[in-house]
Amino acid sequence: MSNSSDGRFDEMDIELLRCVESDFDVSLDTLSQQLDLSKSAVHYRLNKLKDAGVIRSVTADLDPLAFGLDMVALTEVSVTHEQGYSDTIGTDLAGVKGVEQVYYTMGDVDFVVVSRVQDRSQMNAVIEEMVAIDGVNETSSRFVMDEVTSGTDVVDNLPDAARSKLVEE
Amino acid sequence: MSNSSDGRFDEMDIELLRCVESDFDVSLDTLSQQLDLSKSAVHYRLNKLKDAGVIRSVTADLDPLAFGLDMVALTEVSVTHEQGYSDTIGTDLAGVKGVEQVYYTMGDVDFVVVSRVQDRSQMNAVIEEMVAIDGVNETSSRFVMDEVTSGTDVVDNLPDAARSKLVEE
DNA sequence: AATGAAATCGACCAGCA
DNA sequence: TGCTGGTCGATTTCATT
Repeated sequence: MSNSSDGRFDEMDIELLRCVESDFDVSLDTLSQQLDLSKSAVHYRLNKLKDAGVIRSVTADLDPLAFGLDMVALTEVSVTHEQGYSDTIGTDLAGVKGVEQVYYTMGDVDFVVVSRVQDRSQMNAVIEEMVAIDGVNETSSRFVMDEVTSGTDVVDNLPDAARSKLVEE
Repeated sequence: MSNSSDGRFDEMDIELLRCVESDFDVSLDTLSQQLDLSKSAVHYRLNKLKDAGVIRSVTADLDPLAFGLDMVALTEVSVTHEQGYSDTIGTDLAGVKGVEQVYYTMGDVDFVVVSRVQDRSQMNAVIEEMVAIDGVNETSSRFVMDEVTSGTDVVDNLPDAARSKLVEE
């Protein structure tokens, strides 16, 4: 319904998206100056990109450290291989408070879970809750010493080959 | 300078943050109605939270699928254990276009890298670029079949214990 | 820390290339 | 379809409590 890998953009769209992806708190004036486009045109394009689902939402980026969430762990979760379970286990894992992201992978280990909490006791609680999920077999966790979040910014992070595939010539 | 794990919030702050974290595209009217607070007060609190660095930025959430970025991989990277290198290797890995996130962990494997691209050839390019980084020893990649992003939303995702530590009684 | 009034900015409409 | 210009309503700012 919203998927569109073949949705084409022009250079202006890409530039606009790059701007608002890193900071939506700029005024239309600023954008129209940077892009050499009228305010109305910028507004028009933004609305189109929202309607198309390219811009999913506008959100406040909160600093986890401001909440004391400075402990991150990666947990590898293997499950008992009974068909159909995997789908629900994934959402169950994601439903655990403190779990940030769940990757379902091919390989020996079935899930990789990223969780972020304040201290060890909370981390223990998270892991215990994961183990308690029906179908979860074994878990193995590693603490994250440091993380480099290069890019939640999709546009800035596009490989060159990807970028050229998107812009109409 | 901006870190503050002991910065305290009240219930109103938490509620406000929960709202704007999931959607900043709401009007002040809506917020002030939901929170039973005057528009100006909402605005005042938002500014305070921005200045305090709790709200790091306001950004447009783009859908990677709209750019054809539907291939995700987790790559475990082990490095030659020479002191000091690790820091720069992390940022080098994060600098590779297509790499979304880098976790530096304790354990046999030193880094876990999340990358997102359009197709296999781009994935190959990403991995080759990682291998070429000075100090990188070995890599092992797994494709992600599915991902459940439960919470980039920090507030919604707080463990109960974490929440009670933040709100002043 | 919260309020209300004044200046500023963004959203929408009708028309045009 | 993509853009322009102008109007109205909303938001930001500031002086005041």
